Amino acid sequence: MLVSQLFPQTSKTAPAGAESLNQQLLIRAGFIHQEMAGVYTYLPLGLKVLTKLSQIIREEMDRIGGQEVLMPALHPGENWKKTGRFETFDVLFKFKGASGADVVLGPTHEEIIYPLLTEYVTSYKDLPIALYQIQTKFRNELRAKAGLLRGREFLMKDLYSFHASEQDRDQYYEKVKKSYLKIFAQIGLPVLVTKAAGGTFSDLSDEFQSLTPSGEDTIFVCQSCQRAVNQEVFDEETCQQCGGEFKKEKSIEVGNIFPLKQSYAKAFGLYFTSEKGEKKLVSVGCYGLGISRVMGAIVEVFHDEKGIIWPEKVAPFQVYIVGLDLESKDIWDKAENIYQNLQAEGIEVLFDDRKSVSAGEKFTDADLLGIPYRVVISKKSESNLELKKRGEKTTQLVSLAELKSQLK
RNA sequence: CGGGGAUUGGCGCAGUGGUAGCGCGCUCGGUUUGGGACCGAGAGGCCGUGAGUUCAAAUCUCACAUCCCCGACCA
Repeated sequence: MLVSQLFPQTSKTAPAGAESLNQQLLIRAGFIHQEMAGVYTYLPLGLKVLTKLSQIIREEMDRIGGQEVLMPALHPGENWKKTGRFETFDVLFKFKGASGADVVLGPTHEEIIYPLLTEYVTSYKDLPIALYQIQTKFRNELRAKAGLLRGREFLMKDLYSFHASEQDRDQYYEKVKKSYLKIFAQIGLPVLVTKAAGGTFSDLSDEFQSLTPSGEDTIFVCQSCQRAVNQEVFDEETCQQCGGEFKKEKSIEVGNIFPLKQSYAKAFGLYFTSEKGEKKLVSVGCYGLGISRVMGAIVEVFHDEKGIIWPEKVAPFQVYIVGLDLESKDIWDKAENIYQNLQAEGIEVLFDDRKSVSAGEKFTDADLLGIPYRVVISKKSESNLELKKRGEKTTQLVSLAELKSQLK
């Protein structure tokens, strides 16, 4: 992609009111645009990040036997009345459909997936089943805030698993927990599995918390074994597991998994016939991961005073070519050639081909966008390339072949 | 939902009663090019919305809307 053609341009200033870091940097760098409180457009760079995050998650969900579906955002209010959450789920968007019936914008999908499963699950032979989706969720938060960290419309992966026994569900639950850790390791965002309350879903849950001062959750982290407990259920003098000391930390919840109560299965009549011919309730787990929130959390955790520092796996591009002295045909040809050459290798490259823009502005934009590798091509670099990693200070002179091997 | 703040060209801001200005960005011309260059010439605003006070309102009053912050709430 040529920077001269990339939509939109970067900005020196963030809009008034954009105070949180992820919001400021993502807006200034042109990843997102705010439409209203808690609602954003994802611009080309931002969508690339979301897509990469989604793909990492999708592959891992497939690996643990998840099958991808796409459920509706519009839900019959009727279903929400069956679970009682039409009244108790306080951030529910509700309105009337054309027939005058209550309609809900989905904040989560138990009310859709349970009735769906009742139509197909009748026998223990039909179980287990794991279905997931990557979809836009709606929650009418009383106070949307902190950029992508708490929105009213946001992208989320939700997985639901259905089992013939609680034991089977619990085994799968542990499997998902490990799978989540793999996902965050791939993304490059450190997280702590944290004991927490289950809200309207269950009695207990595990949260995946990423430590950052701008987080809105408070958790206690054991300083010797890293076991973490959310403040809402914290009740220990010293760590139950190792006796270590706890430290109070601020964090962002980027994922949350729940063994679901049986009340949902009862509400929708999700039964199956066991091997012994008994009618039994299906055991269910639900597993959420806030994709757009992860994007915000990454910016909160990985940035410096100049801009974002994307982990390589989720960066919108891998290489940012700063072309200087481009009015010289030799330099232009060289830069263009390297740009094409890297792209032919499947490497994602942003080429700053702007001729009327100063060197300083190109460096500043490169830092703001946070692309992992910056390559400078100019008269000064002669036959070599200047390579610098975002977030590091040292620059090295390399050949094209050396650059390629570093990128592999 | 309680409390506080904000709303003026695309963006950031100044402007306390006499019909609007600065910086950035943008356009044109020229000089520049290793950390957001410079000179010159331009374009661009029903001052959030509605009512009121006044000869006169961006400015004073009231209402509303929207955004942000703190708190409460929170899969």
